[in-house]
Amino acid sequence: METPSSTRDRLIETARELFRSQGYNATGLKQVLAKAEVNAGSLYYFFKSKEDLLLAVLDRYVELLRPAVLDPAFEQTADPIERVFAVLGVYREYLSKTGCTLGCPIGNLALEVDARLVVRERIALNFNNWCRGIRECLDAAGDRVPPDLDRQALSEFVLTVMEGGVMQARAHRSLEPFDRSVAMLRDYFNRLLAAGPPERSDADRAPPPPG
Amino acid sequence: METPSSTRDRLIETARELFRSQGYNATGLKQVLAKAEVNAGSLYYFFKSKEDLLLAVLDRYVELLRPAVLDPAFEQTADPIERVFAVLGVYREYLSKTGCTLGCPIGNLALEVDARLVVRERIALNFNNWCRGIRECLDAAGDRVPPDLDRQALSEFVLTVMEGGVMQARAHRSLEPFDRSVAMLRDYFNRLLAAGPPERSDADRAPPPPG
DNA sequence: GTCTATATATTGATAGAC
DNA sequence: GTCTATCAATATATAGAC
Repeated sequence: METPSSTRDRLIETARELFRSQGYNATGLKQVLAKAEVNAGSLYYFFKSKEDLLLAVLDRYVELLRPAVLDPAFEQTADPIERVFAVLGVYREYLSKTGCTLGCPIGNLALEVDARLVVRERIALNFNNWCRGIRECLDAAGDRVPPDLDRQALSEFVLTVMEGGVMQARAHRSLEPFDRSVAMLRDYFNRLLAAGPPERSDADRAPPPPG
Repeated sequence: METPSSTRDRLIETARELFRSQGYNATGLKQVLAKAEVNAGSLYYFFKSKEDLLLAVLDRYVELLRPAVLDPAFEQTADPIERVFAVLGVYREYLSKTGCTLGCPIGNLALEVDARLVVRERIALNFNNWCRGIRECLDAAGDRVPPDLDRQALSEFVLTVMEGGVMQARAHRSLEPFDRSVAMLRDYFNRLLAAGPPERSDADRAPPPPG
């Protein structure tokens, strides 16, 4: 067990940023090394290959899901259903802040580095954890969600809409396709869920959801 | 205006296949040349750069939309709404035939070669034409589609579900995430559309969601 | 239009001193 | 753990004969 190395972290963070903005294959290790101010020898001390570095980046995304995606979304509202759409709002922010150039980094990698088994498993893990976060919201919504509704399928559907919406937003360099798709999902939720208001407990005293 | 060159076509088709299965950046021109049995000099006689070849590939996809996607789907059924799902069935076939390794080639490129303006425009054109094909179905459905419903948004939503479903199917190497997302979309359509006579077809392979 | 040969840069990765 | 030097392979692209 090595003591945490700031050099290793710098490599992962730099690679994460470059893979996200340029893609995996379009990013050379030379560029990673220059930006991280690390020598080639050090990189291969920590990672046995470029793919190994990618695996570390994907592990980092697993770690970041809660603090960087779910927590910021969940603190916006206590209503479980609104939380689902707050998660989608996080990705809207990504798009908005970057002029619709950056979307979901996992989605990029999912379509680009399809080949190797280990990598794909790590991508699937990221998707699974993301869906689990959504499913927790659906479970927390209690009887507002029809008991016979497939929560797993619905949480995957939320991911589907996010990824598909992000893709079109980037292709058109416009938030509108994303917003329209999310609005459709919202409409579906409205038709799907019991119209009753959420049960409010004393611990559940958050500002009401917008809209 | 040059007379149609089989060499040029061979380059485009070979690049199309390799870009689709390996990605744009992961495919070297050397590999394209070897597979197409063409010399480098010939490639640069027809195309001024690798990106120029990509543009030709994207133009080819524009040409292929009707004959390779819409027509085969539309000939499966005359019902306009069933045709929408038949289009999704075409992509399910792509996934199924390739063990969930190949999905939508435009989606791959949309997330990978995000950079250059001309390329992005060509990708957006492919998406627009695809959505137009869906919108024609919605229009053909007449008063089964509520008149105040945004058909543009709904056609984009169908693309969203296709791309998001394909992405998860490839990540998990399983048709199930795709099927579940399409089933959700079907359920949404059922709730959305006037309860007309949508004859069920064999195109529906996945079990319908509860509700 | 096709061919060979080549230019230049960068790729991922390694060796071995410190 | 870090450094420099370097490997062999490949990248995209070009020149010029045929």
